[in-house]
Amino acid sequence: MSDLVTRLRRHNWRITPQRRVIAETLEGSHVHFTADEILERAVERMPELSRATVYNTLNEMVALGEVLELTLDGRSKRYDPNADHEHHHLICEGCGLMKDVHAMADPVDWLPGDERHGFAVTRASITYRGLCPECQAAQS
Amino acid sequence: MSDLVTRLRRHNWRITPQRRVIAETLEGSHVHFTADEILERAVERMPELSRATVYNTLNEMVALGEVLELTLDGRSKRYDPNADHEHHHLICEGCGLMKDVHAMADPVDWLPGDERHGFAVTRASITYRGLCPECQAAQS
DNA sequence: TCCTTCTTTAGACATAGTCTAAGCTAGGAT
DNA sequence: ATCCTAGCTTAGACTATGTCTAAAGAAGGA
Ligand SMILES: [Mn+2]
Ligand SMILES: [Mn+2]
Ligand SMILES: [Zn+2]
Ligand SMILES: [Zn+2]
Repeated sequence: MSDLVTRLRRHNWRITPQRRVIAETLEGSHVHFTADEILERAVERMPELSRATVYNTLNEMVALGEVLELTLDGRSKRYDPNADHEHHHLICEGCGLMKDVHAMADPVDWLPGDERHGFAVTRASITYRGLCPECQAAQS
Repeated sequence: MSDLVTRLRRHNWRITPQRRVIAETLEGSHVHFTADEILERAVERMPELSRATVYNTLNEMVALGEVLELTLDGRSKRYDPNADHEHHHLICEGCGLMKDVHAMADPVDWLPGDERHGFAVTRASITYRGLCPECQAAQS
């Protein structure tokens, strides 16, 4: 897996100290952080880092196509550094736990031509929902 | 199509004049309105209707399972009265146009057991993205 | 060094949604 | 019919998330 900073550099995008800290914070963990969670953690390494820079940087990384923006609930957006590996998400309706998953088929292939309304369909993402093991146990 | 008010009544849910106007506004159109779009239109029939009641009522209809809450972008939630017909959504990345679509298979079946992380997976929704005919024309 | 461009920053602003406290309504009990 | 209670509605304050602005701060080429 070519790391995020390397991928970003290919876009002739200046890797400032702030941008490096943000990218490394984003990639360092395997969860899907919100902007404020990234700020919270990045600030431990760079105390003067501002909220505006975190938002600006995340938006730029999304525009470059190197980070995915997930809007799975109506709360904060979440950022996913794993943009170079096609995958979907499985979310627990009890506690919000989120897992990356891989489906056996490309959902675009399962959309018949007469359901496309003339669109040029380029991609599809699946959101699976259910209960995680702990929330199942808590419920019964 | 058993209408939304009828479905709501089955839950022993009081159909007040406000709730009726909101439900009928939601169902009357085939687009997916935001809360404020519903307020805007419902107020034409009931000028004293408040924003809080629109939000309260939509949340209750979602909790009853009779309306779907869609969070497809990071902006406002959208509400879909068509909760009794399984379907997915196709969105134009140019203009935001949204269409209901029906896939040929249930995506839950495409998720292998070893990708379920012990979850009890209950449902899945697909978001298709692409360009609508008009945005394709505008681009070329 | 000087100049230009890009980046960062604090804080103001915008928007979407929730909460609160008070008043209102509907319907059952008397 | 009147009273009572539970639930509903309301305006507006409040919260959370994200964007914008204007000024100051790098960076790098001439
Ligand atoms: Mn992911
Ligand atoms: Mn729909
Ligand atoms: Zn859970
Ligand atoms: Zn379009």
